[in-house]
Amino acid sequence: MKGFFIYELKLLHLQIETYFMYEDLKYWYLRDHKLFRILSYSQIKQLCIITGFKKASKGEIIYFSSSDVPRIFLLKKGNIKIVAVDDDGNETIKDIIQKGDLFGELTLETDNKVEEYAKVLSDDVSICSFLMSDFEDLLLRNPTLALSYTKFVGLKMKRIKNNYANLVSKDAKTRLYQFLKDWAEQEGVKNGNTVIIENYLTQNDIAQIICTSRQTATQLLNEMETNQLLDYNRKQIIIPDITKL
Amino acid sequence: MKGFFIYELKLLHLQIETYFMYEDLKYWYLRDHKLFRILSYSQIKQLCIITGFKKASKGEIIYFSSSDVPRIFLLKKGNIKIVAVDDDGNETIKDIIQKGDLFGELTLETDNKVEEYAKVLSDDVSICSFLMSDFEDLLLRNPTLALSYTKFVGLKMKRIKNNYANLVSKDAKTRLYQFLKDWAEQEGVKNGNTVIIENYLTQNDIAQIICTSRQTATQLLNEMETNQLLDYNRKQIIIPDITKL
DNA sequence: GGCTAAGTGTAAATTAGCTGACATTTTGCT
DNA sequence: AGCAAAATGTCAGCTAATTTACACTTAGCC
Repeated sequence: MKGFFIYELKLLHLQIETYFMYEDLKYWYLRDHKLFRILSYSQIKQLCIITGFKKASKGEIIYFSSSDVPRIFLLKKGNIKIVAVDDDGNETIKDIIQKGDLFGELTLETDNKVEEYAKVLSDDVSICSFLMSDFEDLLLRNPTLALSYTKFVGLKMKRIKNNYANLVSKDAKTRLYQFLKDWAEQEGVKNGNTVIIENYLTQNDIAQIICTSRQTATQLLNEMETNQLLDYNRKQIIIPDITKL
Repeated sequence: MKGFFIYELKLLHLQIETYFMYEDLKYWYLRDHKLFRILSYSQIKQLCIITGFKKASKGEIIYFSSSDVPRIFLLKKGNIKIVAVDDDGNETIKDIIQKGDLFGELTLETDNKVEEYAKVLSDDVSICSFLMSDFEDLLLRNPTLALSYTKFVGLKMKRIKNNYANLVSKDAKTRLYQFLKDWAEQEGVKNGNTVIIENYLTQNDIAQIICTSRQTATQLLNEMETNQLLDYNRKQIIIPDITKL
């Protein structure tokens, strides 16, 4: 009942935002991303780069297919996963996008051969998007932003390389531990050594992220639970002592 | 004997280059990289971005450690591999750098925690380098270059992601086939469907690249040889019909 | 030319982790 | 409340690939 009340409040809040300060909202939504902090209000507004704003709720699938004009997206709220379907029909989790992350064709190259979609994991998400071409113009006019953006893309690359290295040299257990540590680091609420993570992933999702089968992930998670390293349920994950992972 | 003669000639050639047109050489070495084509002679010269030029021969190990000022490198000639040593002392091949490739801290972020070195694979290599800070300045002054560079980094990322996907979903055999196809594509000399690749890698190198054990790689290569898909030796790899891979 | 080290060939034992095949639990929905 | 679907738990059998272990071959060097 309490949850429902809050939901109503949020809705109300959104309506106010939408109807009374939509222009400003656009602005702030980009503005509070670290990449765009160096830009002035007028720069963002003037360039008019926000051309889309979308809300969606849990389980929804969002296609950002290549048939459309190429876009870059910014996840303002919630969590989504990017899933790729390969030729054999296998689904792979390409990425987990969290609040504040940019996603889409970050390389600024349109490539239409990959079949990808996004699936909403949290209760609801809001996404804003802008045209890749507009963004390119903006980068051309703001070398500092271009440099930041390059570093940003580079950081993403470094993360991927890191995962890659883990995948090669470490076993499933180590990968799970590493994943949990990373997750805790990024989103966990710390209280001393105890960390609580809001769990919007299924065990299957986790399995896919650390590149193992669902069964193996389940086994490992249960093993951790019996060793009291973890308290897992569908809503949250409690790690009593993060240093023990 | 013929090889030696050519080597002498090359040396002579280098000396001429070095003593009579070193400034121009610097220029051209960067100039003929696709990234830098948009820049004028004066831009490259004026910015004075080449601050290093180095030659090395087979087997040599080049450290580009973080103790030094951060640099970006351009491999002008030959092939090298980038090897990372992790905490457990395991060596992993991070990258194979081919003629014309940029390498080093492409993300423009100095990160000193990783222990990496480069090992020369081909008979000899020449490498030029410039300071990361100079490069950043250049990017700031040339938004078009910055954009190209971002796309370039993005492309690298995409390749890595692709490898990652292969590693996850395909078995060692498929990965080897894919690797050979890629290699042939990049460096092979085609003659109809026959491709000849100059082989500067050991089977151990190949194994590491496709993330398997040396023994498995050997077995697979021999299997391919008995199936007449391949003719492997230490100097070159002949693929009689690339379409059959 | 002969020695050493690096690279290659081969095979058996072992194993991590996948597959498939279920039972059980939880969630969302009408 | 009751049902279907999704998520989780568990286990036996199987398989690809690693490990270990050793023989052989080639390349580089004094």
